Amino acid sequence: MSVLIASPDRASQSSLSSKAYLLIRERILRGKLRPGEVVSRRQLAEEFGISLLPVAEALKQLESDKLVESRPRAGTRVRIPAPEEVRGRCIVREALEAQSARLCCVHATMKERLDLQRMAEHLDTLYLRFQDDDDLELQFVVHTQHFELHMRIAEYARCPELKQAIEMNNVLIHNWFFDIAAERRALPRGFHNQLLQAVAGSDPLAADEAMRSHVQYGVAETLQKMVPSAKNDWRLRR
Amino acid sequence: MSVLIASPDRASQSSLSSKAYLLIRERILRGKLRPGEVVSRRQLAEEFGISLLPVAEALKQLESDKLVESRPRAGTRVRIPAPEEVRGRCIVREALEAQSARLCCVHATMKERLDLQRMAEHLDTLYLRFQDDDDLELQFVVHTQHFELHMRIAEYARCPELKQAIEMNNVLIHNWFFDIAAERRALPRGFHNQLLQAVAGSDPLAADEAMRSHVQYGVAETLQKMVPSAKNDWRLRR
DNA sequence: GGTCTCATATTGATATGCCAGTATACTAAG
DNA sequence: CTTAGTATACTGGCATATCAATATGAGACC
Repeated sequence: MSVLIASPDRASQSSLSSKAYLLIRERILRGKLRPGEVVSRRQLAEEFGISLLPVAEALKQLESDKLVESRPRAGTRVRIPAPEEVRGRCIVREALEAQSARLCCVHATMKERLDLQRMAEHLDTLYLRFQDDDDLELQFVVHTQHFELHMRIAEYARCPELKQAIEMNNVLIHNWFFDIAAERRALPRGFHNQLLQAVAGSDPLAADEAMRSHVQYGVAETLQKMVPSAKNDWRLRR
Repeated sequence: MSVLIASPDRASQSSLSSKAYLLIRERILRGKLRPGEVVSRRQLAEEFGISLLPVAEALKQLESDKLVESRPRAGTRVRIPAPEEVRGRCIVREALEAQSARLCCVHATMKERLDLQRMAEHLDTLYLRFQDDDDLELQFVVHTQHFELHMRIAEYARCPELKQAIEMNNVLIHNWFFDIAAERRALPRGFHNQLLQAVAGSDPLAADEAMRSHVQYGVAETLQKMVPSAKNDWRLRR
């Protein structure tokens, strides 16, 4: 899998700026570019073998995606999300994924429901396995699988706009999630299995509530672990 | 009010591309640029007295906002949303605004609740007044007031990210809303008043449900009025 | 009259060069 | 050793020029 997360609709474009956008985006999402790290247009342009302009446009897009931040004539760097912003993103995520669960509960076929339940069971066994392991690569795999389960639910909700909104929102908490996943406490047994019992059921309201609990789980304590770094005032300075 | 809807965070920027972005965006939202109308980078650049590059960057942003669409070496035009896409946007809107209603129900102060109820009553009287009137300017005022009521609820929900998501999503159905508002049937008496009775109440779940009904009201029939134009295949052609 | 061909004007995409402002390393004074 | 001042390298923003692909119209042909 070369591209971690498919971009909204830019994959079909073949312009240089689109390619640069995808390349830089994947570097950030893969953690190859850490939050707070500065990115240079000229360095990237030379590295990709293209001009400055496509790189500049790509960075502008990433800035509107809230993945990087730049100040005029000062530089561009990977954005460090503030704790209160992550809290806000989780609230938005709760709203979108609860709706996704409702619609999936209504529109998914029987085969798709079985598919989801199978994925959930697989995920739960994965969580059990790496409970006392600190293999970073396995962490990444589990995290990706978790992401894919949620996106599959959104897929079966039969609403492309909702799916895209969920995807864009979740990308913004991806870095943070990846960072603190290692010190996350063990999940309850059958955590995702329980969720999908509701989502694959017949009651949309129950699916809504189950997804809300699932998304909210562990948000509060992990937010406390996010100490606001002093470097965050970079964008505030004149 | 010069700017119809405040842009996410681009208002603070003072670059030429940001100014062009805001200018073009307002023209679209005000209806000065109709859906389907072609926009020329060179014409806009000459009109604003700037170079092509800032205009091109602004149009790229608007394209990622889904407000315009462009094909390489063919042109750029104001996007015509497909009916199924509007349906999807309404689903996303339902999810976000239901969450907004929940949080407003929990976090709003007593003064803010009274403020919202006053706005709702004012809006209901406005709807009554123009029931048998076809003044376009009044239509626009009512539409703007309606928009502001929803944004005020989001404001009192105490979650900037949620408010911003609602704003961005609602912009995408703005044009469509403005177009068919004229032929919309009369609303039930005290339509918004009822909504705010729930939102200003003490039960978040009731507020959630009330907002869902409010958003869904009249969507189905208005979607039927949207005949898919043959011009919509513009972006599909090779 | 209808259809096809082709030349031309126009479009978006990109490259290049320059500018004003900022960060930073270096220097010198305390 | 610390700190204030300064020079230089580097940054992002913008203007101009050019390119390849497309739309569009006139004209030729059936």
